[in-house]
Amino acid sequence: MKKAVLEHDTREAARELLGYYLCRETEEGLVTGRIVETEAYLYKNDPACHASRGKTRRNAAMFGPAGTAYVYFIYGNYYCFNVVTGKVGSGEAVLIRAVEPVEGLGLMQKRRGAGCAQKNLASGPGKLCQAFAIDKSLNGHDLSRSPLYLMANSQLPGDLVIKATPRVGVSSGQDKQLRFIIEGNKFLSR
DNA sequence: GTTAAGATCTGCT
DNA sequence: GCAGATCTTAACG
Repeated sequence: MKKAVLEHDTREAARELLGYYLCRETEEGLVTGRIVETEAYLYKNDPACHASRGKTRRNAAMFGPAGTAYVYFIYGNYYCFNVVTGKVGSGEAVLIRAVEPVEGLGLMQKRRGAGCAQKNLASGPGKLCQAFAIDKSLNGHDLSRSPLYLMANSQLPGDLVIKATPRVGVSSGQDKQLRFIIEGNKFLSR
């Protein structure tokens, strides 16, 4: 994980993280996935960002050092997983919205429900957290270490097309192109 | 102490 | 395609 990229610019980081592997170790085994969809949340001029109204108990992890996890609970049922970016205290992060399942498909299926189609295992923020068993105990975790870490992928295909679109599910700041996807990938949330 | 809203998903039509 | 579930968090009194 190149920490310098994460610290430098949140938008750059969101694009850089596409294609990275997300790895999760538990007693049950290892699951990994390739990141195919991200969203940037900025501190400045971004009302959709949790940190836009200052530091609170929930978003404290967002103000930590780049490369740590920010996990929060939403809609009574689901977790969302972010990678903190920017310098300490900047309050920016990248939301991981979807991954392409790579290893541990059986374990993901067990967590998401037997018979769950592969393309539905982690194609959304809430689904991803279920498949990877991510909960608030990982809030603030250092993502360069076990049991949850990021890994650069040196074998990306050369014809990869990265596209920016408006963000999904936010009620404000929709004019901004801060969602990044691997175009044409089958495992996007939409 | 009380209330309204939310970076979503699933099931049913 | 659309409405409901569900509960934590934060703002307000």
